[in-house]
Amino acid sequence: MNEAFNMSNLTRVIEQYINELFDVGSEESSVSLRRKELAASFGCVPSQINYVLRKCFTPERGYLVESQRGEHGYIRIVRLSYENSEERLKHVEEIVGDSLSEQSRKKLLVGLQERGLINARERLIIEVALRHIDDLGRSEFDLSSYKRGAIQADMLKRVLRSLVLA
Amino acid sequence: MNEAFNMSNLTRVIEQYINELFDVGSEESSVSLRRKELAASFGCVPSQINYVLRKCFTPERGYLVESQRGEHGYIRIVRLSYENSEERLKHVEEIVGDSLSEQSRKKLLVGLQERGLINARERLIIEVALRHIDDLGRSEFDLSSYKRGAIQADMLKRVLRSLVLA
DNA sequence: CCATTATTGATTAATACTGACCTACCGATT
DNA sequence: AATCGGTAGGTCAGTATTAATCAATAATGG
Repeated sequence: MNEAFNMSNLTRVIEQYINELFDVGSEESSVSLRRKELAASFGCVPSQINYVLRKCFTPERGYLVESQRGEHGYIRIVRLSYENSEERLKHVEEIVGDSLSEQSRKKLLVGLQERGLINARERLIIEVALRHIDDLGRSEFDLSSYKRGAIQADMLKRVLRSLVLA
Repeated sequence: MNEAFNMSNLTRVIEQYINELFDVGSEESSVSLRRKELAASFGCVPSQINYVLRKCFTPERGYLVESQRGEHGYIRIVRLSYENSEERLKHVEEIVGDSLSEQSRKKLLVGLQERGLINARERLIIEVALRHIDDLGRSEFDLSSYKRGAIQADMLKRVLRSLVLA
């Protein structure tokens, strides 16, 4: 596919434009926009910007979005991680697998911490979240052990993908 | 960092001015002001000060406001500190409440970060985890919006408790 | 041809102020 | 002591400005 000629996709154009606003090289950076102005400069309606944000700048991709309405309103996008390389991502997915047992969960998190991918506090957060899902799945929805593990695996993958894995 | 373009916001300017009045070092401190004088020095109407107080110096953010009318009137802003982490935890759990909407979730996490209880990365992890629970509850278990919010509130409280006590 | 994705426009909601009017407190005068 | 005027802060509703949401439609890709 030749990307260059396919410029009729507004969403991608806007996404790319925003991406270019970020500092290259800096770990954590943010950009601020005015929705109305941005929309005007692309000749589209303002809600198009929301669509782009919802689709492209999600926490799952390592972005946080804050906004303010009214006078001096703005939209701020914080980038916490770069897009991860496919290989790296695949690696993580392989490691996590389809379903986490209580044992493998612990081992995995310890391993992630040892490799410096997460720190102790982050591991704590993740562990508490996973355990909460597990508890809930058992006590409230009567899910099988495998199913609960699968849900946890999904969540863990989603969290890890959102973090910097490099 | 693209912080640049929006600093003509009166509310923020006043907020920042007041913040600078607090002692940097001391745990619990307070400042006193005259509404009229402050308003005059910023060239706005006095009720603007009330607006700033109502919006920025809330109990949610860890402040109490006292005042006195009449001659020798004043406004005093107290910045709360907590004896122990249990107290702080209780305060935060009250704020989280029983059920989170998408909006309140966002606001809450921003607030927690502002108050230094979590950092941006931790916020990202938590947001992804909460979103995952929300998605799952909707697409797989067909839960009501309130129920999904309640589950998220529970999880958030659990995570926060683990952080505070860590 | 169908399902998903993209785009639009109308409606709703939040925010930042302003200004008019209200309430509380003080202290002096009666 | 009761009253009254002056000096603060409080409240509320209105206005302007911005972003968010949502439902409908169009376009795209498989």
